[in-house]
Amino acid sequence: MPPTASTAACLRVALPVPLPRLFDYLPPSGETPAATDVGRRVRVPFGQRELVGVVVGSGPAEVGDGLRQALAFLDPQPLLHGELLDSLRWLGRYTHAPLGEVFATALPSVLRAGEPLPETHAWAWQLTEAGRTGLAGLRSGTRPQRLASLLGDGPVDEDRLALELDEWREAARSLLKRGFAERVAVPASAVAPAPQPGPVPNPEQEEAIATLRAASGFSPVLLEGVTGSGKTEVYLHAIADCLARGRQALVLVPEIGLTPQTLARFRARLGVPVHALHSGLADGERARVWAAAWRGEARVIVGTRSAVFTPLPQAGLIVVDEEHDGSYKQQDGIRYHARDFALVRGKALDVPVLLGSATPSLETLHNACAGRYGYLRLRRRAGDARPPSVRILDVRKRPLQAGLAPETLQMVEAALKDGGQVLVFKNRRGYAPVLLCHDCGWSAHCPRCSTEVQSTPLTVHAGGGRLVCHHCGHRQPRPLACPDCASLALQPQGVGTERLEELLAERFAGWPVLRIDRGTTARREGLQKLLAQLGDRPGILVGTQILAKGHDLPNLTRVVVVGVDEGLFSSDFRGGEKLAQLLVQVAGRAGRARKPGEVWWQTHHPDHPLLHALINGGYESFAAAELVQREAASFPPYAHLAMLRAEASQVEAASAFLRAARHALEDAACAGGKAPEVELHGPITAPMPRRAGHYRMQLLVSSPRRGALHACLDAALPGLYALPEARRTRWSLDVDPVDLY
DNA sequence: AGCACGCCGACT
DNA sequence: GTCGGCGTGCTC
Repeated sequence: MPPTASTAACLRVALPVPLPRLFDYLPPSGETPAATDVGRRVRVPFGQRELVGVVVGSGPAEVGDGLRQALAFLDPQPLLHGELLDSLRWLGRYTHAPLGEVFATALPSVLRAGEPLPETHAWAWQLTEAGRTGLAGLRSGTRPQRLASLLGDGPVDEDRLALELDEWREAARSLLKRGFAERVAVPASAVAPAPQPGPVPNPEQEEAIATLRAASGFSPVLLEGVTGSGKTEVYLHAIADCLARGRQALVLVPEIGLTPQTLARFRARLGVPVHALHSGLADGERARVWAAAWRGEARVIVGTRSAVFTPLPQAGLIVVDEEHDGSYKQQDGIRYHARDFALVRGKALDVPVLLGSATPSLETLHNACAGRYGYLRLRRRAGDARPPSVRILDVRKRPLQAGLAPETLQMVEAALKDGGQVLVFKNRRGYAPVLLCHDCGWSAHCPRCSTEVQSTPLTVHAGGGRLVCHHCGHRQPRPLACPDCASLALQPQGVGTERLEELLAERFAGWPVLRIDRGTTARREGLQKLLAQLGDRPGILVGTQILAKGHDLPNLTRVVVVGVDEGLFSSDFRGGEKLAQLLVQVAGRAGRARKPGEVWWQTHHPDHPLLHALINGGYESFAAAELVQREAASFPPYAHLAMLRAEASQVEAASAFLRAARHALEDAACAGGKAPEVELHGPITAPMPRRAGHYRMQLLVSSPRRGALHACLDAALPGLYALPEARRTRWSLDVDPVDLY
């Protein structure tokens, strides 16, 4: 039956607003709603402003009178369709987030703002007529001449030029100025560097490659391989196979794993352009890569967390490198987990998903052991590299200098004299984590993150001259005298990377000491440059997390972990897992070449079971023990969690909201008269009760059955938006929280 | 989230 | 006398 005036057909639109519903609009003038509109962006009036939304359906209007008209379609055909649209709908249901916000998170900002899907072409250089004739006149051996001869056989794209010739841009500019060469647009897919052969895979790698080659359709596979065992080689073969079948490959890497070296290696080996997607990219560039993937032109996309939203019309493979890495979980807005969403997409796309790690998350390990995932292992290090030996150094009763035992300092000295490099690892930035008054006990705390009951200390920075809060960024000059008793006996307590650097630089004056943390290397390239400067010369690296992975340091022979104890007694249920992963990853830095590596863990708890499990049985043995504990305590992967958080300038506002939420969730859990399968813990004050001036509370929802948890959330959540208490608090739901903070 | 409307304090 | 504080309400 054709639509009549009384039941005017309208567009159902998802808008980027935190409201749990869709909005109906009359179609733009001259348009009739059709099923084929689903996935097209529309510009619509919304209150006093205009928004860009995505059509998710059409039908008779549910709102009687106040229906407004959409202004215009922004896409000639659906931008979101097929598998990606289905998967994003799933993500909306799973995270219990408004669909419009999910779309806004998935789309590059340029597209979110309503710009048309950008043109996608690569740039190439070619000789002009003048260049062809003038070629002979160029002085041979110079860069412009070498570039000109490269271009002799026709246009060459910029990716390939970067591989073939250092400083090619300068040479190109010089040719351009003389009118010898010009820059031309070519289709991205036309660009094809010649693939280079890699090393011959060892038998373990060969077996993994063969297994993946045999996989068809959706098959999740855990590739567990110690550092240096050549996981990347396996990825490269799997991607090459995928390309040979004419399919696209998506590779996810952690934030700090996407180095120019990684990209260069992929580019050199695969023989197709490799598109990078990361936070350092300009908005326009990000949108272009997205568009190239959307059109099927981009064949290999390597990117960080948000690259999981790349459209893959001809998908063949998804790789998640370092799948255990915490940076895959988005911690604000739509709190998705890129690894988990990659699995959902892999299933919908019916392609293999390869999860790689030296230290798999317990969730993934659990799934692999239960037979739900394929399980491939690489136990041997490439070449003749030996695994590092690990030693526990009991520092009880030892005189410590900047947290370092005398034995440690001797070891550092010996390693340096032996021509090796040493990594001193401490997961604490700054000079000292606390500034204490020795006379009255006062200590500096953050005015915006402390309460009467709980104080958050300020970290001493800049050689001891400044105080910084690591939670909210608050900074102030270090006081000269104690504000409470006016004493001048203010002492930095504890050890951070700056203090370690100070001590080591003084003690080992003849050797370079490089501090590497978020303070010294703001930019991605900064780290590369620093490490390049050091080269293979003997020296000391002092650093945090950043140094735990990536970056081959062939001459690194010794690793000292200074702050083991801080991780041993974490209140978070994932604390042990994170520490074990960190210790194994950091140890992996040592001894990657011929020289054997040695790792020292300084601790006051030399008998701690976690350390012994790691030393005696490796990560595998630790994981087995930890899984037993998780099961006993009903924590993931044996239970499913959702965390409801509330933040407000008044404690009472946050607490009132969560009490009301608890009632709503209790009602939802008991609906149907069955025994509730959902447990509620809280509301309680968050482990960090105040942050940046806001009081924080939380309510944990858990269930042994995922279905029961989601049914309860589904039933209760719409009501939470409507709660009067919701107005005076900022609240959020985090399904599968990675930590309970 | 934004944006408007609405009712109470220190300022050109 | 106004500018502006943020409480409350609404967005097809």
